[in-house]
Amino acid sequence: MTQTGTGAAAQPNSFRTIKTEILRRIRDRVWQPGELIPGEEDLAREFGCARVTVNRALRELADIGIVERKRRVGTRIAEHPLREARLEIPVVRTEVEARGAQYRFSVLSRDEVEVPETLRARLELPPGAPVLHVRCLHFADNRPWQFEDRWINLAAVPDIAGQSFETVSPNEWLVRNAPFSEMENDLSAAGATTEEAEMLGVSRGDPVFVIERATWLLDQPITLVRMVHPSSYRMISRV
Amino acid sequence: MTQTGTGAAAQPNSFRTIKTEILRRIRDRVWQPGELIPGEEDLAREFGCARVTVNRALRELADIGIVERKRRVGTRIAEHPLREARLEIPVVRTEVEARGAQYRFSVLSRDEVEVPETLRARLELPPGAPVLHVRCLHFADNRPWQFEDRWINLAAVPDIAGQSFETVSPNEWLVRNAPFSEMENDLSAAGATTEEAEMLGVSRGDPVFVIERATWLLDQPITLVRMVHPSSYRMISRV
DNA sequence: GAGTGGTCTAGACCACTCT
DNA sequence: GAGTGGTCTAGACCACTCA
Repeated sequence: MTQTGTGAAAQPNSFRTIKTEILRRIRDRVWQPGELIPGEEDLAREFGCARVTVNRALRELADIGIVERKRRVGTRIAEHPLREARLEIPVVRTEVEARGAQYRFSVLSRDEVEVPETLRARLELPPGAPVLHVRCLHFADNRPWQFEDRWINLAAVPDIAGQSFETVSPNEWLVRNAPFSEMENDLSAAGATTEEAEMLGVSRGDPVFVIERATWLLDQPITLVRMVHPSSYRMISRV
Repeated sequence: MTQTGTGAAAQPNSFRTIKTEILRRIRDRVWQPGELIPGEEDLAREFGCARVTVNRALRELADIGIVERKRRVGTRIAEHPLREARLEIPVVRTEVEARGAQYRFSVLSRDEVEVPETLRARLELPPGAPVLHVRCLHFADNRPWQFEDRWINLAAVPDIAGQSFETVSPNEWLVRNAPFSEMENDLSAAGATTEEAEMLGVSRGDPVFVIERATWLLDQPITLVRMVHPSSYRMISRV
């Protein structure tokens, strides 16, 4: 009946309060992994709130893998909780500047070509589709930070054809002008190839951190990029 | 007035439909990055649905970084869209088996000790807190897959003290019995140390993929683990 | 068939922030 | 002060799944 009125802070009975309380019960072993917890209706009654509020709390906990929900069955504490981490994907420049270093980049090559077959298959592009191939080197305080080898689907991002990349890197231009909704990342450690070693100023075979990323907007491929970092690089995520 | 009745499928006017339509408008440049889009009220009128429904669609888009929302200002298409990737965190055994390989592991060492200072600071544990230190080697088809060096907060997970880890690895035991809500991951490439090289059957200095992970349940530290993989390892995420 | 989560509607108050 | 998003309530129908 009365208005609860939640804002940023967690008032009594907000979905945030309920989330925290559920986590508390899990931590204190009130509810064990695998256990079925009361239904939304019951919890709503217990917390004195609407069912939708409980629903949101439980949905968000399900989103991060803490609980599992099934219709007709109910909600149970996950036996294999939290299956995912979130990694931030910053613009290279921002990433460098955030570490207090000076950023600059240089474009090593730039070619408009028809899509090579391996790339075509990887991104599900039509045969002969025009793509832009760009290779860049990014620096932090004049030390090589990342070697970038990128392919861009010109059908999806026609405006990029007119870009000189003198002041704005392809990475940053894309991030600003070509939103995407789907992304695949493949992270690995590898030994530097001869070219990578030369670019990054390390020895051939030295460990490098490799990120290969493909992006789409709905089902339209945008770009595929391989980014290679020296082994001092750290990718950090907090969930 | 009428009931829309959405289920798994996206009926007209479900929050899913609205999400997709908004993505379509972004893809088709109806709305450009940086642009302010109509308010929830207007969109609700346009789509013929309740404001809450538009709110959920926009909230989920904001969650993945496609739009940015501010009170009093409105919702705009993000200029730096999608800042995060989600990485799945599987149980080692599952991960190995998913690749069609046979899994086994061996416990290299196991000690209950007082928390060392560096670890104490990292996890914000009280001085002298009891921790369990376990080192394991995980195999895929009898080839070394991962070298694991783990510290466990016994105050948070007392039951683990009685575990022999003969059949269930510490990793899997924790995943089954110790839910967590917060996690930090630090991914990097490194040269194998002498010990790591020996364990993984590679040469010293060879590239290895390193995951360092710390977990908490609410604010209680659970475990800190360093997992080292040979360079053939791939960490893949799809968003 | 019946119970549980999934989602929608309609209306409301609040919090933040810009002017 | 005013406008926009943030969230809550109350009630409802639907979809899925188990028995």
